[in-house]
Amino acid sequence: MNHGPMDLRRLDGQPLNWQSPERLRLADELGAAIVELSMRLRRAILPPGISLTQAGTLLALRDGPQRVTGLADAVQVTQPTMSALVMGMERLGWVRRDTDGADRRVVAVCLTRTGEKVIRDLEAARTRALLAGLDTLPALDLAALAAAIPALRGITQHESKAVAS
Amino acid sequence: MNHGPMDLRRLDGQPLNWQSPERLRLADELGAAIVELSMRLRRAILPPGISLTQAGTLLALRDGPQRVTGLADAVQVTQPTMSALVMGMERLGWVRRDTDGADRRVVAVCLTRTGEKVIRDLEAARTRALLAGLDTLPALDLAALAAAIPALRGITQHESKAVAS
DNA sequence: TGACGTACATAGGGGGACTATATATATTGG
DNA sequence: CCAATATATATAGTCCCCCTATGTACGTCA
Repeated sequence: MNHGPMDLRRLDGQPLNWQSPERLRLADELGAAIVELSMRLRRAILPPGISLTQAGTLLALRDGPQRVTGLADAVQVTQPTMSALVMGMERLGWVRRDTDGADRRVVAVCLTRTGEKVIRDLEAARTRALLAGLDTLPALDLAALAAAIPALRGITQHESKAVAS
Repeated sequence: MNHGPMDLRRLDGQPLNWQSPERLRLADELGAAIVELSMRLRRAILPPGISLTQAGTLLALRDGPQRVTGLADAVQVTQPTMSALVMGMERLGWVRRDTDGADRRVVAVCLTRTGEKVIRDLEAARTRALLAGLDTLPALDLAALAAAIPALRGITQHESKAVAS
C-alpha cells in the first residue's frame, strides 16, 4: 500500500516476489503486448471517419457535459486542438455547444442523440473487432483475460490520477 | 465492475461455454480497457518526436530487412505512406535503404545502429511508463496481468493472420 | 474602474495518411 | 526478341490532426 513514486521496496507479506526483476519483465512484456494490440486494432476498432481523439472525446462526454478545457485534459490534447475538434464534431452533429448561464465564457459541450449513436457504433465495432481476435483463443486464455481486466483498468486509473495531480 | 462469474474456478476441464454471453461481455470490457490504455499511454509511451507509425516500422525491422511494401503491410499503412515514412527515417539516420541485387526495383530497408538505439529508447520509455502504472497495483493484479500476457499476444497473432490471408 | 486571470477562439505551420498517378524494372505471350 | 502486362516504389495533391503563439471576451479582485 505504498504510494511513493517508483518505489521498488519489498512487498511484505506477499507470497510472490513482485519486485524489480519480475516487475520489470512484466512491464516489458505487457508493454510489448499493449503496443502491438494498439497498433493492430486501431484501424479495426475505429469506424472509418472517426479519429481516435474524436472517439476519446465522445467517450469522455458519456458521463455528462464538459467544458472545452476539461475535455482537452481528459483526452490529453491542447485546448486549441479540443476547440477545433469540438467545432468539427458540432458541424457533424455529434455534440452541442451550450452556453453556461452563470459564466458566459464557458461552453458546455454535450452529446446529441447522433453522438450517442456514434458511441454505440464505436463500441459495437470495438467489440466486434475484439471478438474476432478472441475467436481462436482457448478457454484458458479467455479466462486469463477476464481475470486481468480489473488490473488493466487499474493501470489507467493510476495514470489519470498522476495526470490530475 | 465485478466480473465474478468469469473467474477461474469453473474451468477445470469443463466445457464452460465461452459462447455468446460471457464472450461478448469479455470482448466488451476488454475492448474498453484496451482503448483506454491506448489513449492514456500513447503519449507516455512514445518519446517526443517519434510517431506510432515510426515506432511500429522500427519494431517491424527488428527481425531483419524488409521491402517497403512488406513494411506497409506489417504496419497497416498504404505503400505511399510507408515510402514517405522510410525516406523520413532515412533522413533521420534510423534506417538505410539498400538496393536488392537481384531485383533493382525493390529497396531493402534495414536498421542502422542509430535505429537500434531508438528502439531501445522506445522500449525503455514504454517499460518505464508501464512500471509507473503498475506501481499501485496489488500483487494479485500483477499476477493476473502476467497470466494474461500469452492471451494478449494471441489476439494480435490472430489479427495478423487474418490480415495476411 | 482598471489590472489581472480565465475560457475559449483564431492564426499559422508541420506532419501523417490517404487516393490517384507516374516511373522504373521484371515477366510473359506471341 | 519485343510489346504488353505486372510489380515495386516514388511523386503529386489533399485533408485532417496537433502543436505553439496570440487574440478576444468575460469574470474577479483591489
